Amino acid sequence: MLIKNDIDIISSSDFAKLVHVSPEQFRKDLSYFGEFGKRGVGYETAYLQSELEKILGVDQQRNVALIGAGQLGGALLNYPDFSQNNINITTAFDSDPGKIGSIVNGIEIKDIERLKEYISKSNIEICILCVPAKNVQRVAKMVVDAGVHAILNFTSVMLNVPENVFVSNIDMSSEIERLVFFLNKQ
Amino acid sequence: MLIKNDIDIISSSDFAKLVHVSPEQFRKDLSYFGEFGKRGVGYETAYLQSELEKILGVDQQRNVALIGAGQLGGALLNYPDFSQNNINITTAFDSDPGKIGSIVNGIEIKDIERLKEYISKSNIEICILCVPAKNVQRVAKMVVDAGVHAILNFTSVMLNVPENVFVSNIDMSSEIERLVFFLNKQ
DNA sequence: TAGATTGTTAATCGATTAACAATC
DNA sequence: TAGATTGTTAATCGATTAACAATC
Repeated sequence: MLIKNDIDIISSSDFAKLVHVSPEQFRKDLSYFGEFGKRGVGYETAYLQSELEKILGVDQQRNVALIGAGQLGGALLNYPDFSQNNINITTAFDSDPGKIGSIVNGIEIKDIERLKEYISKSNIEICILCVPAKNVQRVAKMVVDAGVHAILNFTSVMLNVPENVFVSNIDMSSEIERLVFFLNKQ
Repeated sequence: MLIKNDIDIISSSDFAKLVHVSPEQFRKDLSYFGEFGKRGVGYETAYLQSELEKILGVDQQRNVALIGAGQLGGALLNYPDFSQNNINITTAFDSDPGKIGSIVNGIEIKDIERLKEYISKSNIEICILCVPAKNVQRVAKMVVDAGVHAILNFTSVMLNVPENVFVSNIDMSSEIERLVFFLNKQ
């Protein structure tokens, strides 16, 4: 965003304000990975961006599979933010025979029973789980068995996976309930 | 889930295992709100649920407005998890004249310019922002001006709002990038 | 050189965990 | 009564912040 607005240099203090953290936090976090600023000057935005991309490993395209091609899953297949961030949903799976074979947002829905086969041949590292809560643990196991080590879980169920498998949870209902709690407290 | 499985009593230790926290954490968190267990016995699941619902304030239906009826927004209008959790999306807004007036998942899309009018007459407390990042700060201001104090923000932009307005952020791309980072580190 | 701002050490703060008395 | 488990105090741990020397 800064680069787009032709801001070449920014201080930790100005940057921190934009992302709602303290300047110390911003500098300390960076310090775990190296030195990216110039004392007395600030941070060169283009350089900082490219270094951060390297740290995160988001400088290369990543192939992702979607499991569960319901309404939410279908929307994610076409989510512009993903494509803008080197996130490429290349395959989608479902267990519903009515969905298998159909095309959603340009992607053919495949049979989840053939997960392992597709995962191994298509260099997929990450799976997004948009399946009903009651199926998610079973699906997580299938995904792990297929050799995937990173899962984005959209259910409120905490997954049991081996400890070398990373899970990010997005629980949209909980986020709303968090807001309800704060509204209520006031 | 426990109630559905006819588990009437559960210890902090068993409960904690299910939600992937320590038993001490579970007990300490509850202790901020009161005493909900029986020493030597454990927690009665039905009682615990009803008490937790009271604490969170999720025991009553909440009206929510969706702003931005794109693909993701459209999917949220029909998200079963919301309806199962007393979360009721009653109105949806967009600024696109092509969308205004159309029906998405049974809900008529209204003109965002008429936000204030609808919010005030329909007891809406929470807004979900599914608009493009470049518009989100402006939309957040409109929402706040309409008297809403709770926002669920689906963009990666940190919103500037008065401090009596609560914001929850869901940044799906960041969650994937988090996974990429951990994969990369290994 | 003077002013600004980083990177980092040390101090503080808050959150998690250990331990145990209370009690079912 | 003995065993189990809570609720809570005290100890520990880790994260945030303050402060400042290094340096642009």
